[in-house]
Amino acid sequence: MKSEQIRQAFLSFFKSKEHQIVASAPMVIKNDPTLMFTNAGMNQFKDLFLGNSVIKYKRAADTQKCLRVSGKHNDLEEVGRDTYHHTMFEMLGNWSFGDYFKKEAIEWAWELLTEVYKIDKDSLYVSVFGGDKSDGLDKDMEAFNYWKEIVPEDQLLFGSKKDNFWEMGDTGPCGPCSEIHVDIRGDEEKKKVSGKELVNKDHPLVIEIWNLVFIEFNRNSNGELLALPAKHIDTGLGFERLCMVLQGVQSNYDTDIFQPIIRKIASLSKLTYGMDEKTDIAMRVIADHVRAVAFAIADGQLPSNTGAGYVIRRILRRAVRYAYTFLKVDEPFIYQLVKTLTDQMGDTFPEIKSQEVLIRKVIIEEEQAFLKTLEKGIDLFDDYLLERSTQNITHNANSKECGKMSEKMIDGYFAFKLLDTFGFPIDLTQLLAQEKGFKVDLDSFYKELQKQKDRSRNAAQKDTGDWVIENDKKQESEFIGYKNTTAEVEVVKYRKVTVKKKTHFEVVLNKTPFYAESGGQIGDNGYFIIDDKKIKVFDTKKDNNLTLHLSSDFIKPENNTIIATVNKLNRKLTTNNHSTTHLMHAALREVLGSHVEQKGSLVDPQRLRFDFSHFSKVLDDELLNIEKIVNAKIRENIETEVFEDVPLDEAKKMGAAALFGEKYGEIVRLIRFDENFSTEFCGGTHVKFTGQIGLFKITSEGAIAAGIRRIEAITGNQAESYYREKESTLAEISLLLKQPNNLLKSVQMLLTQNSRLTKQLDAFKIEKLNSLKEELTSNVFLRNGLNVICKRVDLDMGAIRDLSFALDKSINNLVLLLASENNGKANLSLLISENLVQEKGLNANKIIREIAKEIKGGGGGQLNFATAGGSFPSGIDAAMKSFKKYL
RNA sequence: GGGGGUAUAGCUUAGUUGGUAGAGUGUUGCCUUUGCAAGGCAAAAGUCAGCGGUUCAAAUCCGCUUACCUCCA
Repeated sequence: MKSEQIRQAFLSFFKSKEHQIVASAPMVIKNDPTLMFTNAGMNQFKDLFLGNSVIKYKRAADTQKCLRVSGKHNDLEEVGRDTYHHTMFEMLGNWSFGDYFKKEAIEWAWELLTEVYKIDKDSLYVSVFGGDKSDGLDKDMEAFNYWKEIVPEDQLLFGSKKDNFWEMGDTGPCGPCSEIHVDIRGDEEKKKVSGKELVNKDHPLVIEIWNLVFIEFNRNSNGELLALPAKHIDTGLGFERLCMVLQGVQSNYDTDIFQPIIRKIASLSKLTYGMDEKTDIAMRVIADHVRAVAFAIADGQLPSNTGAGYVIRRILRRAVRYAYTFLKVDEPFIYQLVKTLTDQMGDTFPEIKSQEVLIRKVIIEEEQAFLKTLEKGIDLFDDYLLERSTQNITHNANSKECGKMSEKMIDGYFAFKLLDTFGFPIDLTQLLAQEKGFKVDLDSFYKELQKQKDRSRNAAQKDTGDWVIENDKKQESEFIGYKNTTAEVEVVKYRKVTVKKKTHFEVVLNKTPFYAESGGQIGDNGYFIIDDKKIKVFDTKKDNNLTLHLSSDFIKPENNTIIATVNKLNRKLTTNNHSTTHLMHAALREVLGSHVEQKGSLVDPQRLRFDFSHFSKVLDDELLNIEKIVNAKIRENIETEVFEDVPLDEAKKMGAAALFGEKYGEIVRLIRFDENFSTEFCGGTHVKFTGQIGLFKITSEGAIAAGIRRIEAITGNQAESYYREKESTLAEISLLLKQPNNLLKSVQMLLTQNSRLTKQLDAFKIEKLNSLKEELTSNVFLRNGLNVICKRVDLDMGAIRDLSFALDKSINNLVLLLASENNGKANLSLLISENLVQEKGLNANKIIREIAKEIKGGGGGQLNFATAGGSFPSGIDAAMKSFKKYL
């Protein structure tokens, strides 16, 4: 069975059991502060389990792209070493939201595996939750009894809380689960040891493939379990592992999902897969990682140096490092795998096909950058060893008992520094060390790493209180802000949150005029009126479909109703900028081409920022053109058409382009400005007529990553004042130049004149310095065989220094004291020819300190050249007089 | 969000306890060569990221800002 058929069979099976087939959500998560990436199939249904959203269908099934690289589930370091861990994988899942429960979930899972996929019943094992005393939970006999009906009892086993009780996080929905494991060892192996004994023992051929979770509890912040009003089913069937089983191979990487990529890697590196353990691991790592990175980029997450983008960068770098170390590839080549990937998966996941060029470009750029870092790190490492060896030589000279052990040990602190500062991974440091016969002191390395982790954790500490429920009827707050900016509303719940000793409240309302940050548009601010008290709302955010109003304070209202009012001016400016973003997006596609895709946007009251895919600088005349089009559309005063509740399919027919990396529900909202110009999916707020925007001006254009450009622009009043400022600057310049007829020509003349004068001035300066030099030379007087100059000059300290060293070259046996006055302060500078310092023991440093007393100051320097400064310029003559005493 | 690091000539970079900012490469000019490749000599090229402080004196020490790199969350 081919992988595509396997995927399809799963979806068809559950469709026949009346499940709604839904699309995979993006891997990169927005609107959930607790999670960066989709790490399980259930993520996109989280708000259904939490009760934050209304349930639209009771049964669903899907295949979900997942990424496990950070947080609680982190498989990154395991990838490649074995044959079944991945960063990115597909999770097939079926779901029940308060509908069927354990019985059906168990029976269908068994039916699919044994009758559709025809897996040998004898090689399957099932684990059931074995109870936990601390939570007061008994064995899951309900599940056990259902399983007993269809599976021989000696293939059933009870598991611990760790393996068989699933929790979403520290708090939230949870419940017991049953895992289905499969034993794909050969018959001989099976005879020796029963598969049952190898379940959950990290055996590569006795593996979990399907986890059936029976969600029936909610864990609160005290750690208590409360029964949920509705029970849910949440299952996850690992697609890659399933393919391995059904294709009769013993490694996920031997399935038709990975083989084409591995073959490509082998041909590019001129090595063969399966010949050597180390190169095999490297090829698996690269094959896995290129998938993860390509899909992340397609979902709109570019590699960067913070947050989710940083995780993506790290994955890619891990691949580069394995290629560099084990495949001996020292130039970019991973980008060449993208084509293989898109050829193979482009049909199921169109997003990677349509963004192929961008993905390649981003990857090659990252590869180049990291190869440079690697080179630098290796240099540093070599320097360190060099230093170590010279230190050891001197050490040994002093003490012959210097231990050999410590000689061959690399300081863990240095290894940490390499990682921390230059991104040099520890295993690579170890590898380099090994080559030179050294070992890395891992204990002290991990100690340093732990210190850093503690620091970060303390800084990120957030103390979230339990919700105070005021009104349990409704959780999902309706947004009424398209029409209203103020409303009387009911409080649903609120809680107190403390971050870094600062406290604020998060308030959920039954309906709200406040727009929560999403789609690039920032959250509204404003205020609440609670029992005649005004309380500031400083931001509005989304958290799993809940709208959180962040307020500086909160008091429980008498009758549970409050008045919520949005800051109208800010909202209006933001709205103008948001509508303009749509106009600009359309104009960009018109001017640059349809390859322009939105990669991010930020809309606030001050400006709009728009990132999009495009592969070269946007030329000045193109920018001008875009400005012209947008301004024309503004002046057309187009009436905005808003289509609420449009079914997704119909929306696409209407010509609206969906953004990859955004999750849309079945019903969407469309915003249209002129049906032949701009139609976009959008939940944001928009103007009624484009004329309201007034004026549009691009303020900057630049690159933010390979293949991604950013344009920033302003509108309305901001744009007006921009032009006004330019105008007044011009007027002032014109005034300064006495209102010439041709301003440009006057400035050009000024510039040529200026450069001519500067050249002349330079010449004069040199001349002056030369004549000063001559004058000083003629002022030399002989005293005790010394050529002495003692003179007051009108120069700054830098010039005096240059002059002194110039004279030093032309006059022998020179003792030169120069004095000057700058900004009311006295300065002295003394130069003595090097030979005099040697032969006569003269000391400029000593002398200058003495004579500086006359100008009420101090000084110092070297033996041959010293300077002094003081606050008493009138003492200069006295200083010069006192100087002569030292000769 | 919290650490660590880097910023010096067009490019790559050295710069010791604070004391005259240097090299390689590229550029320009001259020389050598029939010509090319190349070689020799010379010159130009620096707001030492920005701002502030300490000091007689700051590329160097301290503080802040910006940009980039990097680790942790």
